Parts: sequence; structure tokens; C-alpha cells
Amino acid sequence: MTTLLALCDCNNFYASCERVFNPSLNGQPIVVLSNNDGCVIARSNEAKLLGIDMGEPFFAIRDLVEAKKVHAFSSNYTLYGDMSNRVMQTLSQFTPSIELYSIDECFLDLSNFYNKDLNAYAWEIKNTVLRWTGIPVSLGVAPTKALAKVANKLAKKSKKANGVLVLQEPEHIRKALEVTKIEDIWGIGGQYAKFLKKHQIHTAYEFTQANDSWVQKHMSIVGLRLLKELRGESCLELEEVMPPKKGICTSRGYGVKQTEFKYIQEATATYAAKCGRKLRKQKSCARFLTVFVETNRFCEKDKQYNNSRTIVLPVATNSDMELIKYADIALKSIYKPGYQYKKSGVILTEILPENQIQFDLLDTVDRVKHHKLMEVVDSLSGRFSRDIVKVATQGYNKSWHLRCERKSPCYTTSLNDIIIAYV
DNA sequence: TCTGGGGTCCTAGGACCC
DNA sequence: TCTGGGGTCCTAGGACCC
Repeated sequence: MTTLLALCDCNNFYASCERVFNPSLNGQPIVVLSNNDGCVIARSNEAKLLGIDMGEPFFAIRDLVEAKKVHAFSSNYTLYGDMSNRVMQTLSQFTPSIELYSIDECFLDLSNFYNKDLNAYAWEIKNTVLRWTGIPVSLGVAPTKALAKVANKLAKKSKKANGVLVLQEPEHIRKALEVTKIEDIWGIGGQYAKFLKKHQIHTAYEFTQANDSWVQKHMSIVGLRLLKELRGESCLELEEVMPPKKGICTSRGYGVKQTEFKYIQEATATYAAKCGRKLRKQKSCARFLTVFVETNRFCEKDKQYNNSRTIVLPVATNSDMELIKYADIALKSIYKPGYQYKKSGVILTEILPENQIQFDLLDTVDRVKHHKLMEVVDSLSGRFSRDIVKVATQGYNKSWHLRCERKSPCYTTSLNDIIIAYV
């Protein structure tokens, strides 16, 4: 059977989320900022038209923002996560097989609708999502994932398509590839685009005419798969079940630079606990824990120092208390006084399912107790949708916390500011 | 001019994505 | 003053073994 996939993605997702609960923002330029209000990570169409680029530092466009009355928001991931769930729920009504690809993108298997009017069906999907969630989406339909991506991009770009494009006929596919620039292909980043242009390959169509072994030699098996996908041969399966993560990382720049160990310690402990929660959510444990610290690389006059330390845990764990304990040991081994620290982070690797951990006969940790405690912590945090229970090392200090002065309310989730400390 | 060879495992680094 | 934070996969090359 011929396969047909749709790629559905939310238009300017974070900006659209801000709009859903504040309709007066419709038609107004909006940007959403990264953590610490650092740079632009989402823009409404109006903001794009003002020439605001993705990833631009906020301070560099502050004048423009004021002059043009651009609404700037700190990122509100609780809100975006919740809105994402609503969109995905809605999409899953239209086909039994979907792959959640990212917070704002989803592949839908439409092979069963081969004989239907796919254009009409795609429009029905688009209209329903808008009606039920308030989020505008675009759909590209084609025989492979890479082609669906191409279709989606054109669906957004073309006035005629207006957000929905079905690429089924070979001549339509060919035309779409001819107007797609090489750097706009999913899987071709800056390096490969430069390389391919050097070899006179400027469009997706020209890429499909390239030699298989030449592509594999220079772009690895990944490039070869992409080549075949663009020719219509499916190489990337729909992944309906999200595989457990193989690495988990929590890191953030501090609101202001820190020199004192104590505050870096609190921040790092907090990141370790966040990692623990992510681990438990996917019912895994980790055996390797890495802590890193960084000074501000943009600040040339500051003395620079970056370092990291990895610790092999005696027994794989997902307990906050243990993760914090080892993160602290690692941090102490790399912290050096006299530097202006800007960022630290915790990375967990060698991740395995909770029920496959190897116990150690000399283990002194009461794992049953830890497990029960974590269950309670998670259920409380789940109910109040934030970290209301913490290990004392995480501290009460706020000096290292993120700057987020422009955050919208968490419209869809409740907020309760209760802090309970345990040791 | 010649310097064994083949297999496996691990890691660092590079490419990409949203 | 102010410059994000997560992830994925693949390959080359070194270490080590027989």
C-alpha cells in the first residue's frame, strides 16, 4: 500500500499560545524570549516582517521592540506544554497512527485515506485544531517524511496553499523540489548546504539527482536516507511510541553571574533534582552523572573557565537525594574560586529501565525508602505542577534564578506557592 | 624498500533537529 | 548591563586483544 504522511505543525507556536488567552494580541507583533529573556525563540508573522530574526539577542532589538510596540514574552513552558497536549489530542482524532515529533509538530499516517479527497481532509484537520484549541496549524501531505516536510514548508509559504498542501502526483513533487532551496531541506544544515552549493547543488531537485555513493561518502548514511526519502522512497518510519531518552540534561544560565560556591551549589542541586524527575517520568535510572560549569564566554574581559566532571554511580539511581549528593561531589571537584560563573548543568547518561538495575551487595542506600519518598514528591509536584517539595541543598535563595520579567500567567494550570523542605 | 592484520569497543567530535 | 536549552545519530580514530 502506498504510504501517505502528513506533517502538521503549529504556526509560530509559542507566539500563538500567548495569543489564545489574550486575543487583543491578534494582529500585533509578538516575540517570545529564551530563558533569562536572552534571545528571540519565537516570532509572530508581524514580528518577522519587522525583520526580527530567530535567535537574535533581545538587548540588540530592544529599541525596535519599543518603537514598534512589539509584545515580548518570557517563555512559559508550562503553558506551551499544556497547549501542545491539547493540539496532539485533537490530531489523534483523525488517525490512529501519529508520531509526536516535537512540542509543535506531529506526523500523521494518512495511508488509509488514500482514496479520499486528501486536500479536504487536511483542511478539516486544520480547521478543527483551530476551533478546538485556538492554535493555527499548517499541513503538508506526501509519501515520505522528508517530502511531507517539503510540502509543509510550501504550504506555509504559498498564498494559494494557505496552510495546506498535498503532494501526491510525481509532477507536483518534482515542481515542489525544484522550488525548494537546498538549505530549506529538513536535515541539511549550514555545513551541508555550503558543501552542496560548492558542488553546484542548489535545490532539492538537484540534490535528488546526485549520486548515491557520493552522498553517502560526504554526508553519511543519514544523508543517503534523506536523498532516498526525497525521491519518494520511505526510509524513516513513523515512530508511534516515543523511545526513552538516552541522555537527560538540565542546565541554565543564571540570572546574574555568580562567584560564591553556595549559590552555584544550590542551582546545580536544583538541576540535578529536575533531571531526577525527568528520569522517573520515563521510569529509568542513570549510572553516569556529569556536572559542568561555565563562565560567560561573551564577556571577553572576564577570566574564562569551563570544566566538567563525570561520576560513575555505584548503583544506577533516579533518587533526587542521590543525584544531588553526587552532583555536589562533582561540582566541588571542579569549582574554583575567583571566577564569574554564568551557567552550570547536570547531564545523566547510561540510562536504563528502572527494573533492570544491577544491585550492589555492599549498597548502603535504603532504595525502597528513597523510592517511596520520590513517589510522594512527584505526586505533589504533579498536582501543583511545580517543584513545591525540595531537598534542602536546593536552597531558598533566588539570586541565581532565571530572569523572566515578561511571563504571561499560567492560564491552563493552577499555581500554589507552597514550599516544603526535606533532608 | 620494507615495518602484520583483523576484530571490537569506546570516545570525542561533528553534523543535524526543534 | 543583557547572547537558550534541550535532544538525536553517525563516524573516525585510538586502545586493546589475539
